[in-house]
Amino acid sequence: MKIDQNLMPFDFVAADDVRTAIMDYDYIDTPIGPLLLAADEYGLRHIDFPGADQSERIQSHWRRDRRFLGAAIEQLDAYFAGRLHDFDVALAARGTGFRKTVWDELVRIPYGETISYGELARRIGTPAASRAVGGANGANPLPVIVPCHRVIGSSGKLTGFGGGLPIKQWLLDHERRHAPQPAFALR
Amino acid sequence: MKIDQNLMPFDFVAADDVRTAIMDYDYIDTPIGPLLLAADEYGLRHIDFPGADQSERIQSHWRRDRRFLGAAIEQLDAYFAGRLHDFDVALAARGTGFRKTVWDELVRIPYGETISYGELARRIGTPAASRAVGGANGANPLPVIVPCHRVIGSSGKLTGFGGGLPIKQWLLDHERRHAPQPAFALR
DNA sequence: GTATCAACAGCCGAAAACGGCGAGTCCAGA
DNA sequence: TCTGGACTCGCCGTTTTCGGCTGTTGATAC
Repeated sequence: MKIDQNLMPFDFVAADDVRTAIMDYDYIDTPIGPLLLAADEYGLRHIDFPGADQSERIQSHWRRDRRFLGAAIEQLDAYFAGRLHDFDVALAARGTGFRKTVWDELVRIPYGETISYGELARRIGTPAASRAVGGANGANPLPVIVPCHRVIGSSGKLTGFGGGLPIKQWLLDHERRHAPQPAFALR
Repeated sequence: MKIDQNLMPFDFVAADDVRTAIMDYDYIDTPIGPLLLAADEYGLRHIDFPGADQSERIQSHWRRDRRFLGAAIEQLDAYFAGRLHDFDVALAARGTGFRKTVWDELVRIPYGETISYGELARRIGTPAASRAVGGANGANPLPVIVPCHRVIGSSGKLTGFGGGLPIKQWLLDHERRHAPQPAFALR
């Protein structure tokens, strides 16, 4: 699974002004509450927690349809059932170069494992940018599938999550429960 | 009775974030008031004075059960009845290396005897660390069983105790009353 | 427009503050 | 003379605080 680097040109257009030909969106129910998914022909664009984020980011020209959402919905269902560990969906996240580098590194963290913000900063070659990594994580438009929840403080404390810390905790517990081999190495 | 050194790895996890599979807790009544005990499969983790410490440290995932507490409760009852002098319970106290060294030395002080903070510092090989020993005593998670109450100021004055000085005085009086041979050597 | 600034889902090292001490001093009361 | 209380200072492990390093965004001031 790789973030499509061809989307770079989109970076030079303010997010609210982007007009793709067609954008599908719909809601799905999950154990952590409803999720709002949005995708176009290039791939998945948004995953939101409608409950937490009071401002519905649905734009007027989007259409409520699942044509571009099939694979994502199927795999998310399997993920929440504990059957699927690695997603294989076209991702079309919009963001700056640095953020894409961070998100690209996020999807390399194996299911059920966690690393620190500083460790991720080191992996992408900017060891002092742990704080910027936190910012990039906060801007992750595709939570759950791009697993920003697998990044925690170096002290082991969960330090933040768009959908709220309880959901981050739930996801980590869920992955620990269904991990191929229990990650007892840390305990 | 030895403090389990294998627990060292736990030191690198913030105490509040540690999640063991199962933690039992329950209260017992004693002449010095109720005690809160907590233990898991590794041994005793906490003994608290719920009255003095207004913040109940019970965590949500603990269960009120006595499965892991049997030996501790039995022996504490015998101790407070004056019948038991030496505990034989699995201890699983979490702390830094220095603190564990101190606690390990505490359990070597015989029933009914007292030493000074400086003397304990000398016994563990850091003669100038009497003050740090006081700190380690204050952080003792297993009072009564790990007998921090047997350490007093070099002047003979009781200088501090988590549950309050009157309880420290009570424990020392109690032990003097039931000591095998009255420790008149000190008087 | 452009510049500047603050605010963030962090981390690391250094420095300071903080105790369940103890030895030494000084001084008032027996 | 002795004893005990109040004070100072140095000691040590632990905890807290603080500054600086990042990329990005949104607010603010010209």
